[in-house]
Amino acid sequence: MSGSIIATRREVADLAGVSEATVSRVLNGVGPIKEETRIRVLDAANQLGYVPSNLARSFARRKSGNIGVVLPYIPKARLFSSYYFSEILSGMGNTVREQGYDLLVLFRSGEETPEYESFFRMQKVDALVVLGAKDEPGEREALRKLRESGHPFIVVNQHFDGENFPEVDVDHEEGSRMAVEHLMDQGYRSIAFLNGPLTYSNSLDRFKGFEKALQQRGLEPDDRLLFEGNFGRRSGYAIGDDIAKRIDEVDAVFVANDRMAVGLLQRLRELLPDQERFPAIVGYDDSDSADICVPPLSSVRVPFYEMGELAARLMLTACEDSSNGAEVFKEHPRYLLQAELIVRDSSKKRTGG
Amino acid sequence: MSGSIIATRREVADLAGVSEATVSRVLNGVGPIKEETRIRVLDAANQLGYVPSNLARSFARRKSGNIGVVLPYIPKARLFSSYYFSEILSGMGNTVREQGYDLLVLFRSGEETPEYESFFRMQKVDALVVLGAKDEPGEREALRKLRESGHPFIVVNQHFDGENFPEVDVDHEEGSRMAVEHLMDQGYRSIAFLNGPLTYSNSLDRFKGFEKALQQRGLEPDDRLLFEGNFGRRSGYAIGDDIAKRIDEVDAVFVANDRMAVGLLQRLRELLPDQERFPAIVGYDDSDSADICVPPLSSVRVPFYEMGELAARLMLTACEDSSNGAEVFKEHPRYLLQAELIVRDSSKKRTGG
DNA sequence: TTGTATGCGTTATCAG
DNA sequence: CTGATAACGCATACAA
Repeated sequence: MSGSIIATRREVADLAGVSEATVSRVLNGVGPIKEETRIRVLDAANQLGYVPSNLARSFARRKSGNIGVVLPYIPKARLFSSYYFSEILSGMGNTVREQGYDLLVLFRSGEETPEYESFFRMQKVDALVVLGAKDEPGEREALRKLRESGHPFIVVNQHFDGENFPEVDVDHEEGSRMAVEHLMDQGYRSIAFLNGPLTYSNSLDRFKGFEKALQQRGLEPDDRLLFEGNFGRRSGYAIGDDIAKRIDEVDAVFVANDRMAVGLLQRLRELLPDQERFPAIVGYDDSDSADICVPPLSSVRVPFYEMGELAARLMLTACEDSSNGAEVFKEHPRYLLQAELIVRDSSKKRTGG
Repeated sequence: MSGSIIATRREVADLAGVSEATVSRVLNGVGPIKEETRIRVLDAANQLGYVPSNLARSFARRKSGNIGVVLPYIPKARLFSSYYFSEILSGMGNTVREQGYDLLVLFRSGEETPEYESFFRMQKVDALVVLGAKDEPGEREALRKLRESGHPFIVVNQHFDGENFPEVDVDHEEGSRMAVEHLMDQGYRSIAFLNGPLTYSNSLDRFKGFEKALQQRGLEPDDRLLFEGNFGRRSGYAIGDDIAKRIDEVDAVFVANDRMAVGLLQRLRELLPDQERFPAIVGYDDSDSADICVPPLSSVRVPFYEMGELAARLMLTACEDSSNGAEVFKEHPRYLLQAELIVRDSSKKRTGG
């Protein structure tokens, strides 16, 4: 009945026989309130179907109540690893909702050089989570400015060396080391590495892990077995040609993400029907495709969902500290989560002599 | 230099030698303004690095500037078809950004019965896009209330029979019909159907298309060849057992989404190493996994990205019509996009005699 | 414990 | 074309 008519706070106050300020206090649970009036106000509000305007509240408090999420610009939407973002967004969404915050998603446009502070100036967000950033001059500069502005923000899954930005990252070096060590445990020695673009710190981390694993056994990376793709399946497919050429020197391949690994696998299967020569493969991300493909792909699982949770939680606490949000990060600017190796058939020891 | 200090509109006005009202006019491009003062104001604003508060503006205009996106509650994040949401979100995001709007993502909580109107009452959003809705009493009720409230909203990829909700949907009946017709063109006659839960209108549509294709050739669905999964890969895998049992009666299987198709494929490969018996398969969604799996999976491509674009565009125009936003939908409540069949090896005619 | 009064940063109305 | 000025709906310091 009364649900559809819009109720004002004035009406609630009148019906409850109190002032608007008291209504406000009750609804926000601040200040000491006599239980009786509290109930009276609540009743009135309920009866009138009163819903406070979040917008007005935000305005008065000068807090948007939003956590911003910056997503990278993706010309062809299909290109990006949707798994990655879905998981992180889910983690963030579930976390912020518990605290009454919302997620405002901000798609980068392709052209413009990144600029983050205005999201705060416009008061669209109280904190910012930056996803899919690359190590490029414009990005570093934008993030530096953002940090100087003192607003709470965090970079996810990307490390900017020497900047000390607040970051939630994964120990990709260790993840990679484990992967390669596993390959060596299986008896493989000539291990090729198909990496991603070096604008992602991930890629460098993975290389370090790769190198470390080799060195632990007294080996060194062989430049001729190092390849670089762009994380897309097609690039893995294309590099399959190169690897096939050197197949005599290659025991196994460690690939920086599953999508490239899948492409590589496809191409190698076309080129090397001879099972005996087929190299072992370990991918990265443990995405859905890992156990879809044939043979099932060993892969390094990355806790994307948990990264989202953590990033969100950090930003929330930064928002609560009404003081300087950035304070929180002064001590522990970098949070590191652990990856985990999932072993499947693609990297098992060859049975034949 | 001056970038970091927060500039107020007052200062801009002073520097430009005009009133605050004029600053506002210039920045909003409203009313007639002498070109000279316009430039003077713009200069001043630029020089001071003044950024108007979107929050205050929204408050004054009583428009949040946000398009809300309701996402379904997913207990285990990994379960949901991330491809689906990523594409739709990308489509929406790119569209709304062009108009200066933002996307506010609203994760459903598992418990609560859905309630949408309060997002408007709280003035968090100006329009709402509902994703992943199921045909359940609570959902219908919530959407009915929302419509009665007169706020602009749209349901994506789900049809509520008899309600006339504004919807952006795909012609899944035709998509399915094409898929099954294709199978028959290839010479298959005993076609099993692995469908999804019937709480999704999609599933019903697909069944209709399945039935229609058969009837065009004078056939009728065989109840014993109808199966239902939950869209997850595991359910496809499990139903592989059932289908293998009746493999003598099954030529081909039409599967309601790729993930189940992939699961089915895996299980059948385990159970039926005998290539001769292996049924043809057509999946649905044309997700990445379709051409990863072995054999590459024929599938019905669904224009998710375009659905997001369209839904967003509709909501934007509804928001612009400052009158009653819902007016827009009075005439064309349902928008239907077309699916497309992508043929790959999994459904090709058997070469053997 | 509660009421009063003021401010939040814009937009928009109404004179001039 | 431009300048005052009143909302906008709520939070909060200050009074009572």
